[in-house]
Amino acid sequence: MQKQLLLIDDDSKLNHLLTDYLGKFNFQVHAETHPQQGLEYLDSHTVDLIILDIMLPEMDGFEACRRIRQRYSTPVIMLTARGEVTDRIVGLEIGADDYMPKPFEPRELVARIQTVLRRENRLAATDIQNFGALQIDFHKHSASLNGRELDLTSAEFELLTLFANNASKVLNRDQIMDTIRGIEWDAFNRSVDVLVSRLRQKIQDDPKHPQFIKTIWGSGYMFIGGAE
Amino acid sequence: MQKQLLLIDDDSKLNHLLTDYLGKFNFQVHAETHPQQGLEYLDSHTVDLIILDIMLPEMDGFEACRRIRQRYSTPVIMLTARGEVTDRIVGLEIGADDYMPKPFEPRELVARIQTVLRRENRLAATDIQNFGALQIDFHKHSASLNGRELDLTSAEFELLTLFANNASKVLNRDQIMDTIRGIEWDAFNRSVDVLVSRLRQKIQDDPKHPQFIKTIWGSGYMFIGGAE
DNA sequence: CAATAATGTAACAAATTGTAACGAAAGGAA
DNA sequence: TTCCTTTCGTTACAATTTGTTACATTATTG
Repeated sequence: MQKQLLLIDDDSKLNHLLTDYLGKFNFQVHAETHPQQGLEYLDSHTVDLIILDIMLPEMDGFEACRRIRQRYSTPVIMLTARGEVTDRIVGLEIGADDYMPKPFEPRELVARIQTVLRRENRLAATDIQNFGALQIDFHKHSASLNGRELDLTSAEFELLTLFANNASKVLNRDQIMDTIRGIEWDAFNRSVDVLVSRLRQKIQDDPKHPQFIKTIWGSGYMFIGGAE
Repeated sequence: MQKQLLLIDDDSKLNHLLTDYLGKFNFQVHAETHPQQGLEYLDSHTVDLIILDIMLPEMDGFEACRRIRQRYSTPVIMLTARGEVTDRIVGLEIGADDYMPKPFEPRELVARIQTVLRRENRLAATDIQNFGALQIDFHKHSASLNGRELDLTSAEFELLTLFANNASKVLNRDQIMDTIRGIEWDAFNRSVDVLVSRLRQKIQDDPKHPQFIKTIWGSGYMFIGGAE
């Protein structure tokens, strides 16, 4: 299957060249010149690997990498100017999976992409969790019920992720709002309830006899799916 | 919610890098270079997972792991420069949950952390107690009578939990009110009595001939179900 | 035994949650 | 652009949960 790459670099000429070149190696490349647009693209597309230039306008590459990591585990290869980095430990410093000093031979970039994807393939197997009939694939950002893929919106998937990572813990509306939207919650706001209601319908969870999401009256919600 | 990690490694440069890197994956890392300080940190903080280097000054990693295990069930991932199979066996025998040979790809450490945390989540998912015909599943926040699931409200389940955790002890209305609602109780407030009454009806407990909840006249209530 | 205090619980009131329906905002396609 | 679709917040009202009250019942005291 063709791998989907997201290239974020402000040099649009280079973007074109790389898109063409990588296409010859059977990579499907989507290029953005602004990191913000790259982040938005991630919200609505499946991406297997991100190539990110450190020298970017608006937001620098480190910041972009951090924001990607907040929500996605997609691997990142950083492009850097030579001399900024010396040893391999740089991967730790920038939070990337690999780095590529500029200028580089395009063939070498291909080799690194393949290496990272191979590694990712190995790790991806651990990125799936089962809760009874419900399966969550964190890597693909998708979930399925009884093997049938669910059509969750990004907010619903984020909520499900939050729940799955905090099974058997009561989450109050403040915490949910803060994680999903990054904003404060006030007592009159019912959007969390509505979001939970929508997710429940999709995962076929009856609030009166919940298999997955239990309402804790006066406190919040709790995910009770025992992982298998 | 952010997971709390404790990193114990004498290489403070690596600690710093790893703290940053793991932070990008939404882990909150506290690093210590001395195992003794790590142990002290555990005494006063909630930690979800410990990353422990085998090559440590003062106390070696095995010894540190043993001491952690004496007092905590927090999962441990061991780091080591030695890659021998014997190390792996000893590490796991001593109670470590996983093992990471140095040098490692930081990404792989993240994957193992996630795997161990999920496994931990799973293990915690079985916390069931039986009291005669009454079975309480604390993690699912549900209870059943003769195998039939009870439709308890949040407050009723909390009350039942309080009782089950204090079997054969008299609980006065003050204590119950404080645990369930976190507020003071005054002598005219009958909500505890009403709550007990409602719970009794659901678990089919006749106040005149109680199997589960006995009224201690003038004092409070007492749960009398002998756990099996 | 009566008198009193404490408990049991039905019935109602208040608070909280569930969700359908509407509409604004954003994105995609023509 | 304009139109259509999707997503998500807001609102309104129904349903559920919990608190309060009233009165019946039970236990204790003398």
